[in-house]
Amino acid sequence: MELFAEHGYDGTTVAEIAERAGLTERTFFRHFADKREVLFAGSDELAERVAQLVVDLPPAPPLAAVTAALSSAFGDQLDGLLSWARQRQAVIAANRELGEREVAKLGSLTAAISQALGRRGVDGPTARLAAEAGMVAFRVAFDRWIADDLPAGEPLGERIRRCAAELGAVTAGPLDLAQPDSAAATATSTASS
Amino acid sequence: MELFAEHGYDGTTVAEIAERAGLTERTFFRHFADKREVLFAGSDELAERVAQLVVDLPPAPPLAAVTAALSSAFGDQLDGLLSWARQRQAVIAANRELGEREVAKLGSLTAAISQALGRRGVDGPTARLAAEAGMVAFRVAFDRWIADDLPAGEPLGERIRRCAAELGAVTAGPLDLAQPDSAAATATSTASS
DNA sequence: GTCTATAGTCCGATAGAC
DNA sequence: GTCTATCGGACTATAGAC
Repeated sequence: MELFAEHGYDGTTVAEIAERAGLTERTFFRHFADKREVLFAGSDELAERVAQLVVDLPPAPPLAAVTAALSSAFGDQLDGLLSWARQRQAVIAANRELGEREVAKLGSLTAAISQALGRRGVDGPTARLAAEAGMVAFRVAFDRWIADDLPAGEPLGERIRRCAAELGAVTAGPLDLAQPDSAAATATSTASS
Repeated sequence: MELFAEHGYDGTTVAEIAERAGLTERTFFRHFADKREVLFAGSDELAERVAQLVVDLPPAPPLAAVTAALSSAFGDQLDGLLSWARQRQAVIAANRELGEREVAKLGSLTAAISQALGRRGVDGPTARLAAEAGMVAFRVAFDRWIADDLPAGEPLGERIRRCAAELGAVTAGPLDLAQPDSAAATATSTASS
């Protein structure tokens, strides 16, 4: 993080990171599969922990279990680390490959949660949708938490629950248009080359 | 796609792709920012098209507009290209970097949809959540469409609407646990090292 | 089109811990 | 003896600079 803050991610070579840590470049690659991974150390273990929380929770609707597990795993750990989280997010946002790695990690977490719901007896399709819905709430809540200018705003756990509630409101409405895509659909109904 | 099917993505060099196309390696990088992009050509234009559809639709609830636009843009174009889509997804699924690029592209599409909803007068937070919700429905529907063994199953557009409806059901329930994370939260309530 | 740097892999060698 | 962590060199492909 020191080197990234100084020269940026792209401007920092693996050799420099290794040297700062008192190691060689080759050793770095024994610990991290690629350069990006150094910013996501421990994410697999965290996903496992969230999954375990989902499994262990008392009976509840699927989405409630997901948001409770996410709040419990991230809310308590991250509140107090706001400035560190901001710094890390700034580095990630400034680099395309890092952003891609991050969404991929979030995807793995989604899959782990879906599987954990399955172990609670939730059927496959519902588990997938509840996991995706919970992760939408988490990502939106996290982004708001990072973006807030307030030094000590609403804690992350509260935000997650509120975002999940807002998501429920958005998905509650009817899905059919008054005149089902009359203009839009006919314009593309024939196969284009 | 021919070369990827023969030797796999990693086993195919940019030089080979360029040669097959009658070009040089450097010219390839003039058309595509990196090797991965060759599998996502036209995705930016497609995102723009979806956004335009969202803007142009008649008045409707935000999520209904999103699913209608996605169905209209992808449903008609992709049905009939199922085997091609399966081949492409197989290549992407077999390579980590390609999977990461794909989720990143889907993230860009989500942002474009959210912005388009803003131009319909939807407020920011609701736009984001409706875009995310619609994309969850799209991704789940797409995965089911690809995975189905049936040669001619339910068309993609129908699946999207059904997944959105299922998502509404999942997010409808109460969000609080009976005993708000009594066991799970207390175990991690103190700051861990 | 040429040149170059960096990421990442494969080979093997060494040394300490148990 | 086995496991694991370190290191070194040679090598290729991606990708950027010019």
